Amino acid sequence: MRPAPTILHLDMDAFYASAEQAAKPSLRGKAVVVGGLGPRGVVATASYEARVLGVHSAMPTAQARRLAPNAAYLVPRFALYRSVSEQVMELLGRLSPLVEPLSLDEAFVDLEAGGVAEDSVSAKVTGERLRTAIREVTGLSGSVGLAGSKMLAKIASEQAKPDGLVLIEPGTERELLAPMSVRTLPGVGPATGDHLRRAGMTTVDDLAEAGEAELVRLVGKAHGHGLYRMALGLDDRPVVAERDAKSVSVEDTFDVDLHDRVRVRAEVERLAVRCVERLRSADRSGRTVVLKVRRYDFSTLTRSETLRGPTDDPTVVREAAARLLEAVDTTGGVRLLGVGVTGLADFTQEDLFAQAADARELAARSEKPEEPVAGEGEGPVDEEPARESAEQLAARRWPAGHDVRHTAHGHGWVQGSGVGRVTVRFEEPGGPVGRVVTFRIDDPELSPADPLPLVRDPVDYSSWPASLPKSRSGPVSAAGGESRP
DNA sequence: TCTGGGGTCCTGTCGCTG
DNA sequence: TCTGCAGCGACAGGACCC
Repeated sequence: MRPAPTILHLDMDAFYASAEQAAKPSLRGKAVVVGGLGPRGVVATASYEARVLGVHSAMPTAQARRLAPNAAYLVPRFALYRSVSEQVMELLGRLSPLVEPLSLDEAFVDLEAGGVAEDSVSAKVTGERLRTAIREVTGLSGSVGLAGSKMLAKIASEQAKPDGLVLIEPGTERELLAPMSVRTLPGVGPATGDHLRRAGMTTVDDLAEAGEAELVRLVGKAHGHGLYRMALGLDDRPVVAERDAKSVSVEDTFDVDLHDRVRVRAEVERLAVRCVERLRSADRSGRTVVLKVRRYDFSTLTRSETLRGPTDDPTVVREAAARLLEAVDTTGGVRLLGVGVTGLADFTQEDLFAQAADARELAARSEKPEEPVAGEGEGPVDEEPARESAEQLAARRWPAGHDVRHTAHGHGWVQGSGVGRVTVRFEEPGGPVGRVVTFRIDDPELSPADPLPLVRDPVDYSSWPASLPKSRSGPVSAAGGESRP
């Protein structure tokens, strides 16, 4: 066990929804739901105002609409979230060379490697300064957990939410964990949780009492061993800065189940080409092609084929995926298709004929729109792709929540679209609530725009933390326990 | 009620090989 | 030559995470 709480876990609060609220002044303090808006969409993130109404991540959007009919429903804008995430990761990188991003909104930082935490007091000062820096640079809040291990730092940040900091003093771990639910531990999801509950174990203390042999018997060797150690508060996994991806995959859920075998085959080929595009943009190649099929009844199966060597050839991947599909019964309907490549290797030069053929292949085959669209009828093409309603056309052209610019009214965002009209609210991050104007969807003065920065005039953090920037907020105090504004 | 998309890791089974 | 066995890679499925 580490002598000082030198692992920091940062978790941005309701990240996507908060970014949208910061970008759109009229949504501040309102219920905001970001996710898939089609008939089979699910919630990616709900603002805290929406959570009060019972909306949460992974909930079907249709259910969220019943719970929160007046919330703003927006499709995710990953370009915006990625740019904010880069700002946050840049700040973390200033604290330590060892930063392990887990997703766009979460990361571990090894403060010891950065020499910014000798003890609990200095760790807490660093954590609070980081929170201030994040708020000033991005306009968003993040919660910080500090502890001697990754597991405990993550549990601490969960307790700190929203907009707080919690430090778990080394030596207090077991006592703190004992009464907690087994579901608190990373790796214990619904299935394992149920399994343990049936065996009479509901708290972390129950796991510690049961002993390693019993846990291994119940959930298997690797999981049982890990679970027992975690129940004792032991976790020596290091913070790992660089992680190579091990697989690349793309998948689509269809608004309406596919029944036509020809159509299924065409979709598989299209996904294979998209997958190779992603593979190539990462300068990788792969050896095993995986086909994923989710049927009408939600049963999911995978079929894979390992090639003689790694490839990034779209023809090879497409043909392998097509072969795999031949072995799958799709009568009854297909809800989702996916194509992936694993067994990744660094890009290897293949023969020039193949390269030239590939270029033609990619150009010819990948013509599907990438951006999700808002409103009804959204999502991957359904059974009749040729017939697109005016609603669908409007939604695809003007996705809900996306930025636009009007030659006379300036910058705004799409509030909704349909029946040949698009409604735009003209406002900017940090500004006052804007007014709403409706246009024809083909208004020549209206065009899509890039997101604006969430903070117009950010404090300069280029020499942080060596010297503190001229901050808009007051000095940071190291005193006290958990802080929660 | 009706369940996304992108991943990682683990386990059990099966066939091949030495 | 036959048999048993261990080790290993491929494959399929499941659980989990954000």
